[in-house]
Amino acid sequence: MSKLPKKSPKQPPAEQSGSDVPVGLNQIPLLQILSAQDRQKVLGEMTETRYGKGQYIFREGDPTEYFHIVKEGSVKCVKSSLDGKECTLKVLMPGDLFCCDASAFDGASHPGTAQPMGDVSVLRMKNDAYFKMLRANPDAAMEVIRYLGNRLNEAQEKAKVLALDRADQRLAALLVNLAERSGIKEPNGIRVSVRLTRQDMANMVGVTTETAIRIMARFKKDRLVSGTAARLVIRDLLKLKLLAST
Amino acid sequence: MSKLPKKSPKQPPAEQSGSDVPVGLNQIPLLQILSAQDRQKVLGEMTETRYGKGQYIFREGDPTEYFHIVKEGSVKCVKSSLDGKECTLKVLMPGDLFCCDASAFDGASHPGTAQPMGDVSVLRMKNDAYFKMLRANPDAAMEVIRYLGNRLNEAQEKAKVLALDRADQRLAALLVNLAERSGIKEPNGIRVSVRLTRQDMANMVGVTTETAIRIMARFKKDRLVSGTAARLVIRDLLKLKLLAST
DNA sequence: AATAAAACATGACAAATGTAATGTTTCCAA
DNA sequence: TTGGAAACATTACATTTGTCATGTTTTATT
Repeated sequence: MSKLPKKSPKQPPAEQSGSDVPVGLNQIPLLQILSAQDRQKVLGEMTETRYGKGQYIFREGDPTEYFHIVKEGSVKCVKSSLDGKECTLKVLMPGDLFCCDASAFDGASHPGTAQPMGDVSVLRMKNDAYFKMLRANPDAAMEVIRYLGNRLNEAQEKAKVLALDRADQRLAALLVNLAERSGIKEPNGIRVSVRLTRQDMANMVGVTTETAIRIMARFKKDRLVSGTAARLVIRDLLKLKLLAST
Repeated sequence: MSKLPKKSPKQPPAEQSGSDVPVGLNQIPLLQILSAQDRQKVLGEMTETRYGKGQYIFREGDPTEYFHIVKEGSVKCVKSSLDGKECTLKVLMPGDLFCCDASAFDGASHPGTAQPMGDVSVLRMKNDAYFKMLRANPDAAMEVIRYLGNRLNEAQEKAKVLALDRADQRLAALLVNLAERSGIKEPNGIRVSVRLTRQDMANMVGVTTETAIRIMARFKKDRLVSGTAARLVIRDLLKLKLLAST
């Protein structure tokens, strides 16, 4: 969910820092791999930050100083073209790493913007501490290699879909993906737990908002989906899958 | 060049295996990083193979057993959709690594096809030897992380371009890229040293062959390029750059 | 509850790109 | 050198998607 557990209007200081293990950290494979001792050390070097609507974690072009991990909530990676059009490359979920990549080397700058979708909590760590940790832990380095490899395959698959498929197929593929990655079973379908407007979807599949709206209207008519934004439900995953690959 | 140095019709056994260092190996960053000793060991575990027109290095869906490095020539990475359309994701050049990624883990299969563009020479090494090498050499592991990170950024940039730009802009961007990555200065422009048909270009930017032909015809009329396939020349890099980002 | 802002929706029209059919040129191998 | 394949080319037309304009509904905020 993009909403964190209810709490009084002003947020209390971030949880953690008690003597017991902070909630949520066991969803982070990279940390699980480390020995208890190394993990403690790494956690000591990491800072937790919360972000809300309208904020940025970093922006395209900013210098890259930190390595990041999503702890709670969802984060979107966005790139924009000179004429203001935007495209969302990836929705990061808890456990996802970002800036674990080349943009973190030799004083480069961020190739895209990272912004929270709803309230999120992010762990971060200085680049040099991160590299030091990787050099000292072959297992962690291998995990990062595997993770980056997966991201690369994913990105290439995305490029393929953008290059070869029609707008409705791309949108169907997106919905299938969301259902599988963040879906919650409900009596009448699978609810997507990330708040996603038609505009968001449009940015994710490279079409205009109007086109996304029209296609979603068709999907709704055909009883493949229902609801909007905060309450989007996938009603016929199979048919969507079929459509995505037709 | 995609043509290797002239030789008699039947190819003689691959060069190397003399006592002196094989030609071309100093173009491979990953090997340069290793100590002379480790490099020798790694080279001992690698096999050199040559491929020619019409062959495949591996195909989409094949099990991944080897890690690869391009030594000479160019290799293209291709994915295809169910209905036979193809898209070329990346042209690998000497020094480029492939299957250094997630597809190499836990008995996965290749997410795409690798095929030679003209004659190429490829080094390869069993996956487990590769992983062992990475674990033993933090510098090599860091180099692979940096390399994968670059590939990831590149792939995301490609997705962005596919999502937001028009066909002519994408084609212009491709030509600029080729000129910069494999261009050879000539009196009247920059010759692209990889043989590239209109069909190849179409596959790289996600359009039909006819569209690629039409756009290239326009570019030719406007004196931005000249020639075809084996003799493609970029005549006005600046204007192409401008077009790509307009 | 009132109000403003964001999201959703729809229609008319324009532009970009694909499809199909067909012909010419270039390249390569017998 | 020559015949056949691949590459290049062009036309007419169909389809997809974008653009613009406008209006309604939903959501969030005071």
